[in-house]
Amino acid sequence: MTGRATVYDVAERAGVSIKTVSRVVNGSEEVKAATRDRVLSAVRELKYVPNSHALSLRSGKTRTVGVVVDSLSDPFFAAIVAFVEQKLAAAGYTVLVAATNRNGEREREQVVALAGHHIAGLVLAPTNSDHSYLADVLHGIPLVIVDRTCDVTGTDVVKVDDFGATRQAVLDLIASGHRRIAFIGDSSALPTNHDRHEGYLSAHRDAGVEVDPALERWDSNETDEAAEATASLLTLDDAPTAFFACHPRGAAGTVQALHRHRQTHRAVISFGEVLLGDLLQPALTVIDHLPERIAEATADVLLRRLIEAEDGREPSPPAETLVPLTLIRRGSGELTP
Amino acid sequence: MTGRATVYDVAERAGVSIKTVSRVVNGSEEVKAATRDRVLSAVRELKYVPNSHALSLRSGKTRTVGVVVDSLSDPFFAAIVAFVEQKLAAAGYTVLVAATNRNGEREREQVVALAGHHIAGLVLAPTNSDHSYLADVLHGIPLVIVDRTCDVTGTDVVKVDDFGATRQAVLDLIASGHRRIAFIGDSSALPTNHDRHEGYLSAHRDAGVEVDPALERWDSNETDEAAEATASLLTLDDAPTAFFACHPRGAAGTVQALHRHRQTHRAVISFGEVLLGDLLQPALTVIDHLPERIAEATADVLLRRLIEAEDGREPSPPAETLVPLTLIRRGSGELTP
DNA sequence: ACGGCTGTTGACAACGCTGTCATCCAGCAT
DNA sequence: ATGCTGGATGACAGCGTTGTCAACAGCCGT
Repeated sequence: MTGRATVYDVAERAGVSIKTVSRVVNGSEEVKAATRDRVLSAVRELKYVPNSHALSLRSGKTRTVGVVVDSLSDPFFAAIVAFVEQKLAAAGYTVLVAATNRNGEREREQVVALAGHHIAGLVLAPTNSDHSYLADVLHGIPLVIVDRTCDVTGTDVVKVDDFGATRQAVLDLIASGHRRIAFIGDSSALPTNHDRHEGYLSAHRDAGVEVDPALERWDSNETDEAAEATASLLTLDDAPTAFFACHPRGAAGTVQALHRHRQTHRAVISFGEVLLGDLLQPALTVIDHLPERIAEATADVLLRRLIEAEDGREPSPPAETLVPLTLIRRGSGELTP
Repeated sequence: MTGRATVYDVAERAGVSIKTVSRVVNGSEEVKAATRDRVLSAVRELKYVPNSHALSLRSGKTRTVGVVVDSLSDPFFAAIVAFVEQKLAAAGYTVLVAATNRNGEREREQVVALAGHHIAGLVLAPTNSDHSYLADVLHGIPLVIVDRTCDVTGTDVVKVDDFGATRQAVLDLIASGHRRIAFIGDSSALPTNHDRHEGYLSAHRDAGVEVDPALERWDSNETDEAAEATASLLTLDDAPTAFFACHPRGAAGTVQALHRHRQTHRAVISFGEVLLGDLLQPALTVIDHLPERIAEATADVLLRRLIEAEDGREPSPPAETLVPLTLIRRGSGELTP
């Protein structure tokens, strides 16, 4: 039953050679109209679809790109994948997805697997591990690093200004009078988190406010962990009057804890939009992470590379695209101590 | 630069024939240890990775499955894809994703494209269109229909009890004393929405409450549309005292509108979890849509089929898996008129 | 009538891989 | 020494496609 039609079947049916079938299927002009019609009928009757593996094997090319991110469950990355898929599908590409779960070893496995598929390009949200394997595996396949920097050089990067956006948000909090600002961080050593933390420190430094390391929590990957961290911070003698959450899951946990402990007068700013955050009381102030914009820029960069490669053109020098972020002030970030 | 090593390169390097390389790579026992070592060194030195297209072409099989859903931006489907990817990657499969945007034509295009990739299996959240093309295109590839039923028979289906869960939720509202319950629906004619609406009607019928068609809104695909629909319902002389939202985006819109118009005393139940919904005031009562469970069941069913196919076994009869849902009562659904 | 063109078609190889079958050699029994 | 067995290895075809090159017919001009 699994017998799909091949060029041979079509050729036999139409009474021509396989080469003529190939010509018709590929829209070559040098076929007589009558012949073309016979072939096209045969194609339709047999529901012939070219075998992409044979195509890829022969040409060494694929219309497939890989997208490797932390997790599809993360709304940020889900949005990235959604938009990249949309743009690339429109250009005739199919998208292979893989999740790293932030595990460097797993990232390597997934990328190697994709490389075996001879993908035409790769979008990677890198883990914080050694990426020297990439050069060996990719053999010049266009690579776009998204959302983060890593130890890969000479490749396109699309990211946001983690440092600047965080710095601005924390400066806002300080301007509102806060002096004890908690940092709800992420246990991983990802550069994004590092940059956000640097922004947090820089804001303090520039404003002449001392940082209390006791207010920095690096164990809040998930919502419940952030809630616990927040709850424990609330028990301090001089508890923080404001919370900066490194990512939306953390913010959700912090908000949860503040609500549970009836401490919603304390300020909160989230890095990344939280669904329904505008309906909370107070409404949540967020740095809009703009996954659509990042994805759009990523898809654009990748498509440019793919077209360059297709045309056999010399690749233009790699570029770093920085998507600017804005603070959406909705209330929770403007509370005073 | 794009020259990846082939069996020939490895064979030459190791001073053996390509067949021996093949044997070593595939872990065949009948190779002398010394030869194997030489080949393995060559493999390592040349960073040889088998060409999956050649493999697929030769064997007619692939370790790739397709997942086609409405949109990756939808948290429900993102979660489905995330879990399916996780389970299938663990079994050595790679996942091709594609979004239909609820467009039947687009679904067909995407599925045909995936079929051209000779995927080993397909997970499909079908649009509300004609699916007769599937048989022609799939040629017996295992197909798992997820979340919805459609005009395909004789295939595995994994879905939830849309009718029963909705009926129960609406019965709850009626038990709380509500007689005017709005239905915030989805413009599409998807069977899920149909079933939910049937549940809504059935609850009314069984409780002897008359349905007012003026309270049914079918134009609320997105959050802002649901917010508008809700706002307009609030202007009615006898405005609904409760709202049943067919999907989380709708619920978010309804909640938004109720908050804006300071009408949060009106009851709301959402079909599908809303992030942070438990922090709203009142906290949102939801029917938990359980994407993880659905995805788990889907992956299990598909893997069973894939293993059956791999072993050349006779396929067992197709099964329908029904994931039971529960109502999470958190406040907004228990408000009285 | 002949060479040369053009327009249409086909034979064949090759892409990278593995299954089939053949080959070769050592070791052993006769 | 002879034949036989079995272990290790290799030659080759073919999966479905398209690029290369060749073939062939019909038509033109001379």
